[in-house]
Amino acid sequence: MSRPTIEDVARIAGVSIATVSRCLHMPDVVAVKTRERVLNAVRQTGYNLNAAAQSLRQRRSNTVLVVVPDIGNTFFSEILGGIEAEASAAGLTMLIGDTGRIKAREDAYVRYLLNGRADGALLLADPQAAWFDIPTRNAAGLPPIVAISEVGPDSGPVTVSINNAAAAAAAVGHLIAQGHRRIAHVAGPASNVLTEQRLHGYRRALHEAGLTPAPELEFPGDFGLASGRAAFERFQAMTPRPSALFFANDEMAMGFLASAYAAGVRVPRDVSVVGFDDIHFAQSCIPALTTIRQPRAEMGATAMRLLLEIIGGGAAASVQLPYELVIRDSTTRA
Amino acid sequence: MSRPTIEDVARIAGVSIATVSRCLHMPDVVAVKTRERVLNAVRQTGYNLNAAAQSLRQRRSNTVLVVVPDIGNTFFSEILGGIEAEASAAGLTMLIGDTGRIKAREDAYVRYLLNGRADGALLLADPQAAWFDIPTRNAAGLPPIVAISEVGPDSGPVTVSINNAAAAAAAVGHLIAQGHRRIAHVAGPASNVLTEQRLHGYRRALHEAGLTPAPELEFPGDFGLASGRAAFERFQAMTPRPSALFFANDEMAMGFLASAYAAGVRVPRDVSVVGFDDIHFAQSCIPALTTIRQPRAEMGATAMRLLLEIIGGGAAASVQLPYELVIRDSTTRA
DNA sequence: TTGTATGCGTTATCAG
DNA sequence: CTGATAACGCATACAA
Repeated sequence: MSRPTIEDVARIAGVSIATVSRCLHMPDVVAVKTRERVLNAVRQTGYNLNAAAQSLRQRRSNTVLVVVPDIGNTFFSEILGGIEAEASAAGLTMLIGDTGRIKAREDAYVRYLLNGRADGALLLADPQAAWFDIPTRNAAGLPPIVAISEVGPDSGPVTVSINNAAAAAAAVGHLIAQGHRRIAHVAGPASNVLTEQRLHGYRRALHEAGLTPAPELEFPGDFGLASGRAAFERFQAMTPRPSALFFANDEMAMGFLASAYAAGVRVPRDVSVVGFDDIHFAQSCIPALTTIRQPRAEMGATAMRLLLEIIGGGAAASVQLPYELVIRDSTTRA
Repeated sequence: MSRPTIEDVARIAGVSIATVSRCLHMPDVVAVKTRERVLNAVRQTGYNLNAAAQSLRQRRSNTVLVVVPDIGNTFFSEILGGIEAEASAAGLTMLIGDTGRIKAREDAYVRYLLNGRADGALLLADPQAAWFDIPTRNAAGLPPIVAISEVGPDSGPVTVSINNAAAAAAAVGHLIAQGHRRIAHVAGPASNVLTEQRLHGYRRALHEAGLTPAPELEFPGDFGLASGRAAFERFQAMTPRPSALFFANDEMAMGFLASAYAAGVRVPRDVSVVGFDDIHFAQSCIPALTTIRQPRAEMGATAMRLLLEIIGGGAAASVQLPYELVIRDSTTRA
């Protein structure tokens, strides 16, 4: 038994397929009596529209693809919430593709978009080269893309982000204002745009305070719990120790907190800690984490609006949204 | 300028569209020279297959839909990893739909599947009524579904899960073995299948140890951080206090830990804590959380395999996988 | 090894 | 208000 088609419905209702289609899309244009007959036939057959046929005919899929580098990173979920809200308001279905930062998977989603399965894409990561071939404008009839959060200075597409360097500088500035002078930075993975921008902000804040950035105060990291723990080992082996650390993200800060606690090093009494992102668990860290909050839902919503604008044939320019320094219990006067 | 079609490519290469199609799908059946001409034309035009047309013709989409109740819950990410691995090995693209536990959104994904945009679906939640209309078997040509993790006793579809009641009993059994007698349970949201099953296991373990479950030891919760904090308030107000708590998930346990720390109540010295799920951050809690680990990647992979089996026209039966009690630092002798 | 022709299930145009 | 009918872009059976 195969799927019922519009023709099956038409036959049973005793009308033409055109009428069935109209019943489904412009009900008020068809006579009440006919409509009823048709809808009954629909129920009776268990008919469902064939999306492939519809897409082929209408030349659009009513779908947006959201490409995420790592779905396990809680940072993304609120962004997704913002996107979903706007998308469904516009009658689009939001689908998520998880690349796991693996090139082959990323390519699969590029192809997905190129094949016309989505009307546009939102990238929650710095777009790899593969995406760059896709023009921002509707030129060549290709689906447009908008990038969120991790964007370089000259990313091709329209982007939505915060000023990462300024935010990092604000975080470090907070530590400096509290009297800290020996401040370390645990960076993100090399070659990541965010890593660069936040490192840059860290250095700038030191400079502006008349402090000299020292290589030994710049710890390597990869945004994972483990590199936070590694940072603690390195911290503990130093003399003199930094009196504060600024982490390029919250997860690493959490790894540090766990190791510090286990080793009897108290935060913030012995050392102050600042994270970045304000992920869900930042509020329930021990101690609650001082961090930079990005307006995640708003970023997602804004990006989706820009994408819709472009899909609709309009133009759209990149947007930078405000961040916020959230002061909790992990920082204190030096 | 519209998307180039297979016809454009054919014209430029000076061949028929059939040959172009063959070049793309069965390259070795076409003469090397012709193939080269065609591939050049493809590059020159920037041609991409139209997925809608292909789907329509082939009657399948090469896509699996994974429906998640809450993408922000880190519990799901590893499951997704397991699914993705199997899916891409089978040449399918995995797409994620996030319902946010909202009915309208869930319906949207049901429709998505019914419309033939995916060849099958994996549900990471107890299927709502809407899904039940979809037969497990390929009857009526409807895409099959497999449910993971949150499944009731008589869920219609094929399922993959652990024995939640037994796992909960094991967790509580561990506390009992350590000499705890007054053990509280913080439950999940009402009407959730997991809530029921874990509560049931908790009670059973008490019974088996000759202890009597008491209503005042069964705290309400909703799987969120806040209800963990609320549980602490309730805990602190009790006399006598429980000497241990078993939480229906890790996130609530983490909320409790944060509140306890802030109030100077030490874990596990003053009270033992056990969670459920072994989410990513459980290892970096303070103290590291004793919990139940579900074989998440394996669950995802297994479910995907079952789904492929069913899509392929085969039969498949539900599977129950082993769990593991992970003992860390949040529990100790009473 | 290549070309021709048919149909996949819809929507939209145009008559009636 | 309703019905015929022509695309939409591709894969494949059949011919050559």
